[in-house]
Amino acid sequence: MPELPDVEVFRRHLDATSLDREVSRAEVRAGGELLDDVSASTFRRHLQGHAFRRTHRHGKFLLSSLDSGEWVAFHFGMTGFLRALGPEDPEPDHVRLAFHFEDGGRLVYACQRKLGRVGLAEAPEELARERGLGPDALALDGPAFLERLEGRTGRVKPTLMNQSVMAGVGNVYSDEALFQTGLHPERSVDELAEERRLDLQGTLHAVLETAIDIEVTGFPDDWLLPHREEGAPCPRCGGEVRRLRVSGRSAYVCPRCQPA
DNA sequence: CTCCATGTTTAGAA
DNA sequence: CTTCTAAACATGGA
Repeated sequence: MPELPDVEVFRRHLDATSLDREVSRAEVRAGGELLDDVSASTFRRHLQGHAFRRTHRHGKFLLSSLDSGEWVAFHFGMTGFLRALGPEDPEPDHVRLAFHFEDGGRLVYACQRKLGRVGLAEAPEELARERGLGPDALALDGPAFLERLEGRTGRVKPTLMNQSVMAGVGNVYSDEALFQTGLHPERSVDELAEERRLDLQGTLHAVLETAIDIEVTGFPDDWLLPHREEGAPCPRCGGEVRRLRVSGRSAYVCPRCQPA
């Protein structure tokens, strides 16, 4: 479920399990659709005999430096995830990459739908520049958030999800932040007063932090997320949750808590 | 069979 | 230039 909080949880998992262990073999099981701008042999050559050194996250990208000097950049599409396995652990379905360690354990990258991409990068800043990513959403404080929204005229939900405005917010967490701020997703950014924008920033920040703290499981029952379904009762007012189409995606709202 | 799903990219319209 | 829409990409679950 990879938006910013999910990717941050993957990053911590990689840190806790896979740093400074020599990759004895890098297995590329997928065809050309997975590796981004790098051949399987080049990718293997940069990984094999090397180790993950330190990780960084920018938006929905997870990067790790290697002692070969390169960085690996993981993007998870809609269904990707990373998991470290012990020698005896069963493998999940749809494994596309496996980084084998000498003790028989391995770090696997799995992706059911083939929308994820993995590649090499010079550095995190370089990747962000190439991809045109805005600052990481969690790195924005109030004034920086205002600066990113300055002059924008689009609707608030697509703006939050625009990776060049800020990186990391997707469909689910934009819905959650807007719900908790009491903002309708189709409100135009330019009609929001400064206090409203700051409120949104504070709420978004808290939502992302909380989701990471609970490792994206067991969400508070007064959040929209566990009730993100057409006709479900709103956890705050008891009204009915509705599904709208906003920029081609489903947006869930409580019309009473989030007036248009 | 139909519709839906946490993402990105592209083309074209306004 | 910005913004919006639709379609495409792959696959599986309801």
